[in-house]
Amino acid sequence: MASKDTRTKIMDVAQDLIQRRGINGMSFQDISDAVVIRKPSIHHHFASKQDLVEALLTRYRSEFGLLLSGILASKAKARRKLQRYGALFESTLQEGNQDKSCLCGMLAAELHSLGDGAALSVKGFMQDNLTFLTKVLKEGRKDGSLAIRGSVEDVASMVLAALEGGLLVARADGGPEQLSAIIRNLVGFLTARP
Amino acid sequence: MASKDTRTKIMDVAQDLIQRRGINGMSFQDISDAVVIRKPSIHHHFASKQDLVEALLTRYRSEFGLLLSGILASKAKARRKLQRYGALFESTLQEGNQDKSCLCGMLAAELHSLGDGAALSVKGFMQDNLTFLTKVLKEGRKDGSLAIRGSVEDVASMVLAALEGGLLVARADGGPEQLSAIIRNLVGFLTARP
DNA sequence: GAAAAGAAACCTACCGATAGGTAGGTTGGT
DNA sequence: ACCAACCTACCTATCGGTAGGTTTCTTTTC
Repeated sequence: MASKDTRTKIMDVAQDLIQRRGINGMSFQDISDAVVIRKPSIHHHFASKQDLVEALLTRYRSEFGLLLSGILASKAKARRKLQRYGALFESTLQEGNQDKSCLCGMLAAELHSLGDGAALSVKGFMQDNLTFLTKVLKEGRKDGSLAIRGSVEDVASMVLAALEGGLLVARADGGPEQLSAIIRNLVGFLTARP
Repeated sequence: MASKDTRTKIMDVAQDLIQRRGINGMSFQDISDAVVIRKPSIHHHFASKQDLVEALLTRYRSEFGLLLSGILASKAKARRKLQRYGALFESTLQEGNQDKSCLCGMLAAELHSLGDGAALSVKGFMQDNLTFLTKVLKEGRKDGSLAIRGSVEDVASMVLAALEGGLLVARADGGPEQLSAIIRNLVGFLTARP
């Protein structure tokens, strides 16, 4: 129990650090300082850094998947679902010091430093999002709330890219407000005109 | 002369490494291996890693700025200019092993590991791009080749985000073809309908 | 025009700090 | 008695960076 708590604390701190600084900008020492535990004790919970990162990715994908399922299951129109999806990214950037990015966006940048398992998981996260977006866009075409031209899959890629990139750009330049503007515009362009 | 060559080699290798692995994934040892020079000799050309990164950013922004000016100066319609702009990002990903991202996109992710000068330069790069895009979008609204609703600045942010994010997503998932699809769609959505 | 002086470019040898990780012992609850 | 959780002590590799010497090419000076 206390063990599980510590394990969770380690994961929480590690995820926070990666979302801010990236994998190579986070060390076991940073974690141990924040959790108030000795550095080698981390190895009791995670054999290696790779293991920790993979555990992080598994949890992140699982939690994110639940959020996506929740949005999909709602009775709102597709356009509203798209907005709620965008709000997930907005809330990430609004946390704390407003310098957090998507865990998988961060790891996608540092893909080279990842083991095969973690790299596959990052790729899987992207595909999870594309699958979700494809469903929402198809829904929107059906319920008339969205106007999609061309391949639904390609538009899904564009939306995901704009959101992941939006986090990057907003973090470096215009802050949360810029990200909000990006999402507003994105939804605007996809909205069916009366 | 031989000195200038070495200095340029160091910069070329360092930029390549950062675009693939990020700042924290690149070391002076990596550079010295690739340039075939001893590690401390790098310090003869660049006093510190920060200095090297800042020199890289200055050169990158300058070169990129020339490309943008070239596109702006052309007589093509704005829609075509937008396509040529997108092609800049495509060509980055198509180089070598198809795992290179935008230098400033990479550094934006690792903003935490940057000194003040470098961080400002990354932010400046984003603003350079937004300024360019704003001009092109306004042109497009005038010459009738593009259809922009709402704030031109916000649409510019969206385009930049989609391209920077497109590099990230495509690198992790669908490769150069995915990035091309993203750009195709982006331009498509911004294209004025007859 | 040759010799001396200077500076740029690069070298070997090394530094302290930190990285991830290991070995093996102590503690405390079941 | 056991086992998970955590500790101290320590390991090797690598990080960015420094000190100081050697080579080589250019510039100055007689």
